[in-house]
Amino acid sequence: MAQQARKRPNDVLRDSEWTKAQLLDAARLEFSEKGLSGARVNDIAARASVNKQMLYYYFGDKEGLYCAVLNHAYEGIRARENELDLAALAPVAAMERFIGFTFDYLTENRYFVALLNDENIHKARHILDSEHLQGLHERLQETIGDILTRGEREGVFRPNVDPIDLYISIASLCYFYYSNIHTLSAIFGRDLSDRSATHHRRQHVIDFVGAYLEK
Amino acid sequence: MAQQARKRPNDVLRDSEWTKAQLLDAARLEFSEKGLSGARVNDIAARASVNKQMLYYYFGDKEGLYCAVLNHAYEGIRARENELDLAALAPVAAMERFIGFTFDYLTENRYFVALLNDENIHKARHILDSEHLQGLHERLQETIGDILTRGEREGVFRPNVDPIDLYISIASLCYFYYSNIHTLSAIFGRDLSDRSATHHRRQHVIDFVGAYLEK
Amino acid sequence: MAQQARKRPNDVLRDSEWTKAQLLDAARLEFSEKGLSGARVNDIAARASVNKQMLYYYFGDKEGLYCAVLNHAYEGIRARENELDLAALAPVAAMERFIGFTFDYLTENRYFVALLNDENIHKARHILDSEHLQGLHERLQETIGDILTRGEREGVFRPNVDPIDLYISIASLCYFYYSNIHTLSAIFGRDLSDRSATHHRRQHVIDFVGAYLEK
Amino acid sequence: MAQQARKRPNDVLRDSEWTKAQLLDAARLEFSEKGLSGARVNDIAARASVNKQMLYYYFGDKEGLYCAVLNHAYEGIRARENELDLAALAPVAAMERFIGFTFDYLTENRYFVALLNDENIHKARHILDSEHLQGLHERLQETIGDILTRGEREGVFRPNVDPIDLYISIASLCYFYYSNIHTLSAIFGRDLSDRSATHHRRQHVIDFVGAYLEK
DNA sequence: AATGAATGAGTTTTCATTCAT
DNA sequence: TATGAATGAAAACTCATTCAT
Repeated sequence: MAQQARKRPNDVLRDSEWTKAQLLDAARLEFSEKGLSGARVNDIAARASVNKQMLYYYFGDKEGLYCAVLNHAYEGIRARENELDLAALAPVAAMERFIGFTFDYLTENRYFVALLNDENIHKARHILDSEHLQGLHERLQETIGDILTRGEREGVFRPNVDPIDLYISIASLCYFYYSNIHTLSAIFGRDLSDRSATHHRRQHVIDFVGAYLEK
Repeated sequence: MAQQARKRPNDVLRDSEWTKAQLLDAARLEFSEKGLSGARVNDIAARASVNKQMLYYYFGDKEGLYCAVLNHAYEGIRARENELDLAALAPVAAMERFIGFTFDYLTENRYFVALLNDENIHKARHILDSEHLQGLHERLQETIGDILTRGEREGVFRPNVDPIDLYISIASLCYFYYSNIHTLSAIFGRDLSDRSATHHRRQHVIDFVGAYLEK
Repeated sequence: MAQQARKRPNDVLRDSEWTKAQLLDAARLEFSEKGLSGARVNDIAARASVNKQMLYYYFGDKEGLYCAVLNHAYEGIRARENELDLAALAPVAAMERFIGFTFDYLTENRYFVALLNDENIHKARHILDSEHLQGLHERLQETIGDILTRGEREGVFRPNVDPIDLYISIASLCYFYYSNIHTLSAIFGRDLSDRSATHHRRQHVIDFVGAYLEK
Repeated sequence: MAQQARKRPNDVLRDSEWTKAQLLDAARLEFSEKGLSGARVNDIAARASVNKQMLYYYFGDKEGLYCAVLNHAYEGIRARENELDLAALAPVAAMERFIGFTFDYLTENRYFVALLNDENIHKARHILDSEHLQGLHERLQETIGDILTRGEREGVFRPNVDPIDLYISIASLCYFYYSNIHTLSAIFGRDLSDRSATHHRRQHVIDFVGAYLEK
């Protein structure tokens, strides 16, 4: 994720892999800062310390690179989610960990929010027909569904909660805060980015979802 | 909101107002579909059936037009909110009406979501320092604060809810659904745009917020 | 045909017409010298003393300009043909005038040969479906058919000559000499471009066709 | 001429010859389809199933390869001509065989026409100073001259026909049909490529030349 | 207040060629 | 002899903006 060393290593990665990784990394930043149409391939190549042509060689064109970045981003968050081992926790704890993770991931990976924002402007044109992505998210549904079922069985969660409804609500509460953080800060005249504000928000979201589930 | 009549009115004296309105209207669509950098001034002028130069005459440049569109959009939703007359309703009913309105407004004005999405990519650069907008939103805070206070006093709402926290949560639950509707539809393999899906979501949001407040 | 005056006149042509004419003229030269893929839009614009963007504004893209040039070229030769007034001449004289004109036109408009050469490399992709062009050539067929019919009736031409067969043969004998003049000059070690060589060729073609028709 | 076997032969020692042949073959196709400037070295290498760098190794650069292809092409047709053994035939039969061969060779080797077309756009720059080519064509002149002399002596051909004049006319009548087959088909609205059309043309050319010689 | 033509800097993309191994 | 990666110059095309009327 972090910017690699400037000079390519002669050992660890074969050069082409290094080049591709550099480009993906640079593109992720550029696209998240400026969106697809605002991004400049020149700038991506410069950020990646790579010849511009390599971008076309490996990714076809600007949009091809954009697609690759999006897929990579989704894989990143879902992979981290899968490491949470929620099945091993009691329902309430599992849910709290899931919500906390979701919030924290966005806190630390603000680019992800910006990327999805932009992709939605393009009506998700660049991830449509990605069976790969749908596969990733089936697993997500199962994970949440499993927590809900266990919670319901144990009497700690309300019954009949649809996992997708719930996921969208959790994502809403976490994601919107960051996706709209600049306009919200502007209209309310407060800086919502600082540590105390985000910490406050994190707790609010956990309480908010908890209230619904425990009802 | 709707596309204005194609031919300019006979009331010739108001030509300039007509031209400006045409441009704002066309720009709102164009910017919401393609974002600031994706939008084309040629296309805006064409959509407005107006000479391109008029855009520069009335709005200075592309970004000036973009600012005007944003302000216009915020004024639109806040003006409609102010017509709800929430102070006249009991707290629970007032809250439900507010949530319902928020959801419905976005359902009917999807462009607003796209516009804010894009403006957040630009870090709200175009609405910063707009005292006018901050003024609009102080009134919003008061409205919500008033409902909360009354609800708390009457024992139907939990105490000590911060109006801004709550507003952000309500907005999250309504807005995110639309802002991310395309990626959500893609990753879950369902069309979230159809009537039954949005209707279902609307109720879910009302329940979700209700559970928190009533707790 | 000839390069227009460098500065655009304020009177004769409206500016846009002047600009388009300049571009067509410059493009005709450039395309005939270098072919479609060898031509450079920069060079065309420079030759036309016109801003490069005008090319895109008026002709869409490089290929659009190429199509326009081709149509213009065909119109040019066919228009000149139609001025020959062949119907007023006796068959043998008419045929001689037609052959002489064809040869002379190519002598003076070598670009036309190069242009068609190149278009044939592209399998005539840029003039396909041009009903306009087919219309132009129906008239050509009629003109030749009329001469042949009259000649046959008067007993000076052999019977049953197909006008298209004959036209292709005449065109072959005139056109090939110019289309392949460089390779022919190279392999035979003679310069076929000089006046005496072309004059000699002109007579040869007239004799050649005459021998066939009179047979 | 025909596409070589896809896999290189086991006779490993001749790898370099195989590679060169593959490249020449692929280049011939590519250049005849797209011309020198339209051809892509990437595509040639891909068609040849050979590493792009080999092209530079064996032929210097794109133009070097183009020159090699042209020379190869001329050698091909002249070699086949020399196998005709025209000296053994009576003048009229020899001439018919020569014309028939010329037409048929182009029918079967359309690439040759396209190649010369393109080379003429470049003003034969790539075959100039090729003494080798001039040598090849001196023999051609002698062959035709010999047939004419014999025919004249036997009283079956008109006297004083210049072999180069005649050769150019024969080549014209055969070559132009193919070189311009696409534009001719387009402007006359007929497909001149089909078997019956080419067969008809072949006979027309033989008659046409015959009428001139026998006169 | 309005129009059509023009501009120039910038943007994506292409392509022949070379490098390093 | 052969390969995959890399390069840099140049190409087509775009676009916000301004000019002249």
